[in-house]
Amino acid sequence: MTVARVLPDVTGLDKSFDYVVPEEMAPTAVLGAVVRIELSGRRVGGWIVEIDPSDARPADTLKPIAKVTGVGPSADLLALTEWAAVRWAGRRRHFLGAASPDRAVALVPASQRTGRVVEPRSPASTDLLARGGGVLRLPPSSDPKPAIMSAVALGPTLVLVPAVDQAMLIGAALRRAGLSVAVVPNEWAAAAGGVDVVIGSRLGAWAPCPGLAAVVVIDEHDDALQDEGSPTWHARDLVIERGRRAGAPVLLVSPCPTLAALEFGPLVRPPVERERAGWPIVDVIDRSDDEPWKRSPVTSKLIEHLRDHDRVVVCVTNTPGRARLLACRACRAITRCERCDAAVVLTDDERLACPRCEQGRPPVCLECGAGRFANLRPGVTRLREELEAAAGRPVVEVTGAGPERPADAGVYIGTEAVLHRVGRADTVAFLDLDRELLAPRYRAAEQTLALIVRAARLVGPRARGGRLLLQTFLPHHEVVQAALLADPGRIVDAERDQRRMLGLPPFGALAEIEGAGSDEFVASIPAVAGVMIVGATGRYVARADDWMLLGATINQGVRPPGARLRIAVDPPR
DNA sequence: CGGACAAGCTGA
DNA sequence: CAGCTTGTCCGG
Repeated sequence: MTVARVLPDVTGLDKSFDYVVPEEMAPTAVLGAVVRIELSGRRVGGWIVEIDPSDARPADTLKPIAKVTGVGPSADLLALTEWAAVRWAGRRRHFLGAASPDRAVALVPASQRTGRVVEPRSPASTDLLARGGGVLRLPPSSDPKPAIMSAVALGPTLVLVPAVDQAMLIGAALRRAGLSVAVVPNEWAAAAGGVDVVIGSRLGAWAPCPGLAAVVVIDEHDDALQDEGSPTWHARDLVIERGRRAGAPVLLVSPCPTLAALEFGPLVRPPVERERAGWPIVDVIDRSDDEPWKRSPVTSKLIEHLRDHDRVVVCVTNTPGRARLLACRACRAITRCERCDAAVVLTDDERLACPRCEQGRPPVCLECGAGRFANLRPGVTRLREELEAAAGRPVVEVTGAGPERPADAGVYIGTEAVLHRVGRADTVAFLDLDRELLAPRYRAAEQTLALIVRAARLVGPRARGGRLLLQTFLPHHEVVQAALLADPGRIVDAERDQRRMLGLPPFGALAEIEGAGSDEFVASIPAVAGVMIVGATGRYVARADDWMLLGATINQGVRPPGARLRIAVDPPR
């Protein structure tokens, strides 16, 4: 009699149970299989996480597995969920869900692998992959496909991109080149059967890829690769571990590689002139200059662009502290006061405050626990009118809550969401870059450069005549210089020294613990050498030298009943 | 998590 | 002491 240890898919129950495998289910009730079981009188889903465990109860005291629903994570991914649950101080169940198909897959189809080697490949990528992986720096306007094709020459390749539509686009192109491709999560089953390329967004890091020979992460710097909900796992860091375990080289591609990437492996970048050609022309507008418009972000240089009615101009502004109405980025719920239900505002120190009853709390969504918010009524309304007067043409306001495709216009203004919603531009102006540069987050420099890269893609390479206007009081800031000189490496040295000195990632491990119940939770974490937890009521920061020690320690905490904890390992903001 | 059951509170 | 609420434990 085979015994299967099953982890139920039930929140708040982090415990596994043993069941016998009925004879007829033996072929399908394998490691990782998605099953249904009877648990205290009700049918629940779960995963087989162990077969014939050595400490199993006697088979005659066990209930049988009720049903095998379908295929789940392979044995290697099953092991990886265990690692991830420590790395990001999360529940294993969360990752098992991520590594499972969203609809039941009863049967894995036959392999479609072609083993083809297609061109054009990138010699730099081929070289990096042969050296066991590393970082490839490509300017904002460049095609990532040759890097992928270099990887495919090694065998089945997993490709991650920040957004699903990008995955579909690149997937289609690779298919036209003659490769078999599975775009996940839609084509999970095909991926499990075996293809040349499995491609997807963040969740694709958990996709099946039998015979995994290489991993390519496109736009490694993009925050979309990290889950904003809890656990805050990062696809880049996950595939680095996955690749290491599989002996598959990992190639991280980005116009502005993060320090985390640069710590992972060697960097290869194109010759200076090639990289330069892939960046737009950057104008730095030094607002500390003495000009009559000094107090207004609508500078004379910007007005020149606004008045040129042949140019599509996108204005980016960020007004934290003046947000009137916020919605959760993850679940779209309007943020309200937990006491009096009034809409709460984001204060300058990144907390939520209720203007009615003065109640304050950490920036955590009460509905889903995510920590990022869309600005529904930023302070841009007045600015929009000012721009319209200066431009002499209509200006459209774009916010995170507005339509996916804003109305056609010649001038747009909005928070960083505007860079996601507008497809093309001739000028992108950052009205107040300093708000980004000086944001109280340890990754502010990297994140600002990432924002500039996104803008660079909207306007295209310098040969197309696209312009970026960076309005700043800090024209000598490394980020501004990096963009101006098309040399993202400029931010690295200073950043590395500072982070090393302060023990910040990737040179130290950092986690935030906040939300209702965090006081009790933190108190329940045993003292462990090398782990430090500091903070005050409702908001704590835990630090350690390495992630696994930090995660393992946090996971020893006991969640009090009714807690709404947010544990953010390597918090993105 | 959700059900079972035990212990505590209330009212006549 | 029935009838209800709240708390704690446990599931294979």
